[in-house]
Amino acid sequence: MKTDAVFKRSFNDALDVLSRLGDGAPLPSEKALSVQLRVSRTTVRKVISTLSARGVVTGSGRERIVHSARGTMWRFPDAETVSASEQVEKRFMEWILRENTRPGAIINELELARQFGVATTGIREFLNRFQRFGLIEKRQNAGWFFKGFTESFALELFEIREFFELRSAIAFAALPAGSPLWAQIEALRDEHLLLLEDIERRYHDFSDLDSRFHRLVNSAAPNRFVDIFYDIITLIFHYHYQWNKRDERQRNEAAVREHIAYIDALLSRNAVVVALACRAHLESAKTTLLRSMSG
Amino acid sequence: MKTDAVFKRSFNDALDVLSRLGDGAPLPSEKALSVQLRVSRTTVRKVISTLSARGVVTGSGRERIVHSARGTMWRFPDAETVSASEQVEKRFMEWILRENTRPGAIINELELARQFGVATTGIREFLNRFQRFGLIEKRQNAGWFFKGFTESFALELFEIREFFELRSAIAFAALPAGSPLWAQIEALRDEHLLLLEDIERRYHDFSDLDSRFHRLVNSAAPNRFVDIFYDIITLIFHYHYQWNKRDERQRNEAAVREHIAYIDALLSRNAVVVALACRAHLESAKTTLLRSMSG
DNA sequence: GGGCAGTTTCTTCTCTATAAAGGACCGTTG
DNA sequence: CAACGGTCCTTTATAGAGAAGAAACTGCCC
Repeated sequence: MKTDAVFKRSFNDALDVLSRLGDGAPLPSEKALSVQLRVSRTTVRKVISTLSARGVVTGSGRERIVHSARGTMWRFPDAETVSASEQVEKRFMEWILRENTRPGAIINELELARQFGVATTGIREFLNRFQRFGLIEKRQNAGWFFKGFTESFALELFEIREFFELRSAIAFAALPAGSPLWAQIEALRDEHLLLLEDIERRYHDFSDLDSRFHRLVNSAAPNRFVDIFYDIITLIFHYHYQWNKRDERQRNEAAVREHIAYIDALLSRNAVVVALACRAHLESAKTTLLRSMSG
Repeated sequence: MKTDAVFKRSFNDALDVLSRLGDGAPLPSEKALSVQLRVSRTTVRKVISTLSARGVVTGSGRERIVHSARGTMWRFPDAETVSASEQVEKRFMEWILRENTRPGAIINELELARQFGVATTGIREFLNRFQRFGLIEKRQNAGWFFKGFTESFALELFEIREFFELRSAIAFAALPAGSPLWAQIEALRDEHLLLLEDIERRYHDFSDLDSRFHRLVNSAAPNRFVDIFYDIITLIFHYHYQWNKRDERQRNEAAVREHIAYIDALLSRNAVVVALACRAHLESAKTTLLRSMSG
């Protein structure tokens, strides 16, 4: 049976919306809420009827009143607000990146399903999607083969990454002066400066900024295969660094400075300068990843 | 329920093996057959017992005799020897490449399942795997979006292909004189010459040679992401040209000549010459693809 | 008559079930 | 004692079912 994670997440989100509206306010229309919560009206109606049952909303039809003071406290646990497939992704990444799963290990769908508490279908579906990241290989009628999150994986990843990033950066530098991307990259530069000022406290915010920066660079010359490749980078880095916090502040601070140098290079519109800054940044990202893997 | 396509394919293959052994020969051991047919002993045993039931094999245990003269004629129809997932792949490719499915079309799992005569699970599994080819996109809880086999798809594909192929070709040319790949590429050159001599009749054989050639070039500097990308090329070309036979002979003959020039360039070990030959080949491959798409 | 809630229909997500295929173990035989 | 076939258990591939969620339809009301 499908889980009701969408409903539970929407319910929690709705509580936030209502508390911002304040006590006694009229409830927005179902349509308005469905737009705001980004779910269908069907789900919104289910949320409203649950809210009504708990007394957080009273009235009926078009005459509904918010009582955010009452029982706004209780929420669904976060664990129940993520769909089964997202759970599988998280647990699987944990399994290969944290638990030092050996290269060459055979992956057993049934065993993983039991371990993760989901049906085998969920595991199969995930593995099929995950295949494209080059960490596992399918053996027809005989399970999956884990190739290993190894040094050679990282080296191959960075070889391609350098190709793609350099290509996009050169294309970016060659953008006409009127391109809206120039304003965006300047804005991103400011965000980097702001982050740097408060790096002691906000160093976790780098990961998001990093992903946005590289995707902006890529958007100078859109190519779906480059985007697909960046999904790998994003996923690997997201999970790997989530569990490898060593030197996180210094690491991120250095990367922010490299980004700024890289952005300045782009703004100079000089291809040679761009290539230098880009390579320098990727080289240090590679070194950082390799070091964190061996440790 | 799982289909028994593996069994049926193995049964047909076994008939070929037996007819080569000739009448009255002793049946090879189960282990030997399982290696030869590339299936498990379990399947081999099922094949043998079916052969026995039909009288093509007599005796029992280690004392079995082949009677290839008897009833060797009957085989399982080819359609029953392909697994459900392979059927889905074929039907789906047909659907998007031949039936001119529109860019922007919404893909409905249930409808495809009915149309293809398989369960929705099979469709979902295929779509999840197929996602990496950049032709479809998933909308959470709301089906799939077909981006279209369009000109921009082809252009993006070839942009990356040129990057990768050039990289591998340069690496190939830089291989040490002692590398076994030199002998392999010379052998492949001879195969090209042979094909060219008989091109009028054998022009269909090019597709396989093409794939082997490019994979050999890539093997000079192995990178799993390059390999993954080549899966896309192989799949797209395989199906697209299977249904676009126009000018096939001329097209393939030209490509064979380009390959030979490209191989000669590699053998010269001069990076500039290699880059020229490589680019020339890819440029004409791109032109050919684009022309066949618009027509 | 445009926006709204009530109703209905259709699709996706996820689980369970089961036959097919893989593979380990074991006693036998040449 | 190595290779073989018989037996049995495990795992994968596929069908099928049903709840959750999306979206279209309908009539009401200001």
